[in-house]
Amino acid sequence: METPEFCTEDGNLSLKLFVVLTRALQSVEEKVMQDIKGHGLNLTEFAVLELLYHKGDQPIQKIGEKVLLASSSITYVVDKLEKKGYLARIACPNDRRVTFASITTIGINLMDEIFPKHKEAIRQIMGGLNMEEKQFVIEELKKLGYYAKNL
Amino acid sequence: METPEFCTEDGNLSLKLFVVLTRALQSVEEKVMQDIKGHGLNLTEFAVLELLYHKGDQPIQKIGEKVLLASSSITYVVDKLEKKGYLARIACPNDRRVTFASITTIGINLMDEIFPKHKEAIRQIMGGLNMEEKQFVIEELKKLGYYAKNL
DNA sequence: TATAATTATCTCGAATTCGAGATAAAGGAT
DNA sequence: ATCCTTTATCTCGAATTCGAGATAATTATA
Repeated sequence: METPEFCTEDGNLSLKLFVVLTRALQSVEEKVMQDIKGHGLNLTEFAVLELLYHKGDQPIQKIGEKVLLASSSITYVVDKLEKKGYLARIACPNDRRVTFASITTIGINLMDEIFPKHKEAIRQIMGGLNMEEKQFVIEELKKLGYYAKNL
Repeated sequence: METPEFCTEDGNLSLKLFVVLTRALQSVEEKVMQDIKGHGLNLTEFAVLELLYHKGDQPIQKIGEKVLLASSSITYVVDKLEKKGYLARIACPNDRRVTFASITTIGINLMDEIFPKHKEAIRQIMGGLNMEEKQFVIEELKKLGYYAKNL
């Protein structure tokens, strides 16, 4: 099975893309984490709290689907946010298998305070590209991710 | 401190870029991991072994710098690769603080077999973009990552 | 030379994630 | 009504990563 020349080129380019993609996210994520850690949360906790803040109460399982975590991991994260007082578990009256996670007033107050800062922090972290470039990269990454996911 | 309108736009775009970047890498990484897991390694182990395979023996600390892992994590990964017989620790004769990690013949044989397959797998995973697009995204991600890292 | 600062590696415990399996409730089919 | 399948959550143990601190060797400084 011979590999044509253009495939080798494409292979090298793809390899490079994988490395660059990994490195770029690593750099970005580190800065984002610094921002969030300063508010006593980690990236996962923030993602869950942000989901409840913007989308309202969610069955625990739905959270897992949205933030791409296994159900066992969600239990862990929700436990931690509950202990910190930022969310509460609320039993579903219709379906007793289901537990809703619901952001508390304290949680809302926290997000009211930190979300605008978070958004601004990300805007600065992403400062390496102008708006047009961001728009373009977003489209390209969507294509890339969509294709890879459905392989 | 008022935030001008265009900054809000930029903020939303940046937020979206962060989400899309994260999702794209997640999709890609999952497929890459599937490929590598099939050969009895995980992503980190593969990265370390690949470094030694292509760049030769490395002081253990250098490995950490290259693959972006803490020294304690490197100890763990090197331990595992050593147990599997793919690398050996070799004391540095000049500086007795230093230990080199060196890929064994068995490790080389493994990489000879799986690296071409790995490269082809990544080429397929990255099939959502053509070569021109890949080249462009690489440049943009480099800018993005470089800027973020040096904030 | 003796001391201090630096460097490389390792040990240990905590945090985070996952997968497998347990439990319990709902829904569907006979 | 009973049994089977599906669904939602949780428990548990393993894997992986990190940070703090230990150890030991090297280098710089007084």
